[in-house]
Amino acid sequence: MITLKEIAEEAGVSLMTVSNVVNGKISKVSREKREQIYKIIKKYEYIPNYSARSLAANSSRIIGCVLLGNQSESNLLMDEYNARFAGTVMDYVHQQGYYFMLRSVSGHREATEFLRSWNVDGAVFIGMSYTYIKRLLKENRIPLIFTDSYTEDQEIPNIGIDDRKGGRLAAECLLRHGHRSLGFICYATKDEISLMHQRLLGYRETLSAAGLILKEAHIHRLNTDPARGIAAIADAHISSITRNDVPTAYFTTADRLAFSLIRAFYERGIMTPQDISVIGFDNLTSASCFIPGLTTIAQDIEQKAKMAMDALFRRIGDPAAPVESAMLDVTLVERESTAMLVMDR
Amino acid sequence: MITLKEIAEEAGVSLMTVSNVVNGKISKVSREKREQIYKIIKKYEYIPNYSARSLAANSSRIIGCVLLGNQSESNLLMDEYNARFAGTVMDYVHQQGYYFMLRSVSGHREATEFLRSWNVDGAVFIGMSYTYIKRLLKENRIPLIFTDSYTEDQEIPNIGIDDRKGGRLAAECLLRHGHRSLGFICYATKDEISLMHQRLLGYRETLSAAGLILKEAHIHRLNTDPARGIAAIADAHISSITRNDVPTAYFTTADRLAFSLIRAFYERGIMTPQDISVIGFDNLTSASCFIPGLTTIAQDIEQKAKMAMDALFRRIGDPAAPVESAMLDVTLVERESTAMLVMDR
DNA sequence: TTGTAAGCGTTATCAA
DNA sequence: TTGATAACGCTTACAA
Repeated sequence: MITLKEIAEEAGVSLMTVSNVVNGKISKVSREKREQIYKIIKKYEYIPNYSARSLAANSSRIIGCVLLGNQSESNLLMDEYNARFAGTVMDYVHQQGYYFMLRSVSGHREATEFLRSWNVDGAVFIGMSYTYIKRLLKENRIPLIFTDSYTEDQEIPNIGIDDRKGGRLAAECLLRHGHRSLGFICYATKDEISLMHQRLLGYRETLSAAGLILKEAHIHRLNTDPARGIAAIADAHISSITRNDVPTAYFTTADRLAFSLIRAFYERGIMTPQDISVIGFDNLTSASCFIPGLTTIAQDIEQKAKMAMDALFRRIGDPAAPVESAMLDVTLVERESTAMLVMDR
Repeated sequence: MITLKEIAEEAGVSLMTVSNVVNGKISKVSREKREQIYKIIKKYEYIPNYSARSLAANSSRIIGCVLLGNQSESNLLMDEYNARFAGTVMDYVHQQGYYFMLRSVSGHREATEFLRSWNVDGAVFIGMSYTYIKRLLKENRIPLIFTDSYTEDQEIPNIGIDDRKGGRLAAECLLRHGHRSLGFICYATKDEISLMHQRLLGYRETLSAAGLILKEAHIHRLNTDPARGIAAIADAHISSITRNDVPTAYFTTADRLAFSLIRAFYERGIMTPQDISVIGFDNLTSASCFIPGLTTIAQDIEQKAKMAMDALFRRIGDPAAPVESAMLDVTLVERESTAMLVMDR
């Protein structure tokens, strides 16, 4: 493990000359010394010590990617959304010559501790709540960027999507297909203002505008075990079917919920889309190969990650750069899981 | 950003006393000084600088997770296998009080550079080829653990699964269902010895034992664009159907290929399992909610990751510990995508 | 263009 | 039990 000092000795130059060569500051070194040093570097396969650099330069070239985990949940990367987002960030970071640390935390203290102990140069967050964000911004003086967070505060750098429009598009699609009794399924969240609420808001307001109301009994918030929750919904659906007070279509705020729901119905003899229509959210890779193809609200996860990183690196490059936020569009992708309502009961 | 030195000054003790308190070496510090120092640490929310520690102690507490990427491919975490493996490793590492760096590389040089520049304490690799592994072990003196690598060399620490048995189980299942003309679909690999070959080997030898041969024309190795490759296979299948020389069942070495294949057949009017049987590999989360439920060779990704980390940390804890390898079992999970062959043509 | 010196925040070592 | 001192490998700032 050769060091700058040793290279300097072998080359008969000062350590700084070598340092400049290593860091590509060629304007500061004469051609001949440069070439000579290159040779020695090559010969010994010199690799810089980044801890030392981080310490001396007060910049680590590490980008942190922080996921908020509800402790109970294990393996946040099991979620395709998180995995694709993190994977895109990793590639981006790496391409910029930075390093990528991934971390799941259960709160803002843990996140701050992580960022500070490694002297991280910037960080991107997935799914932080407003209170955490405020604290994180107060506790850290480095560029931070948040995603999918809802706040009233304009000063918070956030890259999100138009969740409300997503809810609207879903409702419009179902209304267009003649459905009048609709259901809504989402993961439970603790936050008052969250993307789930926005989606619900858009969904509900579109129904209202059509003179329909979304019944409280048709709104399901899934807690600990989504699979069990979905099964319960399907069971309840069946047992209510005779009462004629049952949705003919469901909007779920995640494709995975939609897959489970369609499957649960299938196992109970209810076919999608003949008997029930289902819309998902995200447009995951499997949405198109699922049978039936899943109608869903599509968002561009990779683009979101890239935009977040663009904004982050702009601020890393220029700390005086303004705080940036963006709201990306969502679109309806109609496949086969939604169909015209047939009145045959 | 308070430092040990500043805390020492405020407490009127030496820097080393504070350091010992921070590192829990309480046997070296008197109770009263300890308590006093704790207070100051709390008051200023002291957070250790890990770059400095890494430099001084020559141990970074970083664990690297290295993915081999075929440069062209982007976002390796899109693959559920990689994501789940990496996610499990992340949780494990974190639980041990270590930090997690994730990195995709295109070769051993890049990997070594990464490991050395951060002075990584240990690393786990996904999908390295034999030649890379040999070089990595030569170039790095830290504990490394490989997964799913095939080598003749016993000295290589590898955690894998019984891929050959996987192939055998798939073949047996299809034979049991009366199929006599079988197909095989996998991703192309450059390596001579790889898990794909093992699966093919187990598959083929089981057919041979039953007096059947796996025709070369029925073996498909997918290159750049799997989706397109799958479509081509389905098209070819259809156009060969009249010649009566077409598989009645396919074994694909990845669930995602199986999903695509089933979908491609579906779009062409060929139904699974009525017209064709399909077996996948991995037992991804969506295998059970797909319609039809996917018959597949199941492996325990999380367990594999945990075993790899157990072995890694044993060697980090004791560098003299022996090199460990393991081969985990696989099982057949029969769902709905395989059925008895019906002779109606 | 090159070199010198100080310092980044920590740990290891040894002496008190 | 405590403390002084020398590293660790590098960058910044400045002098030559």
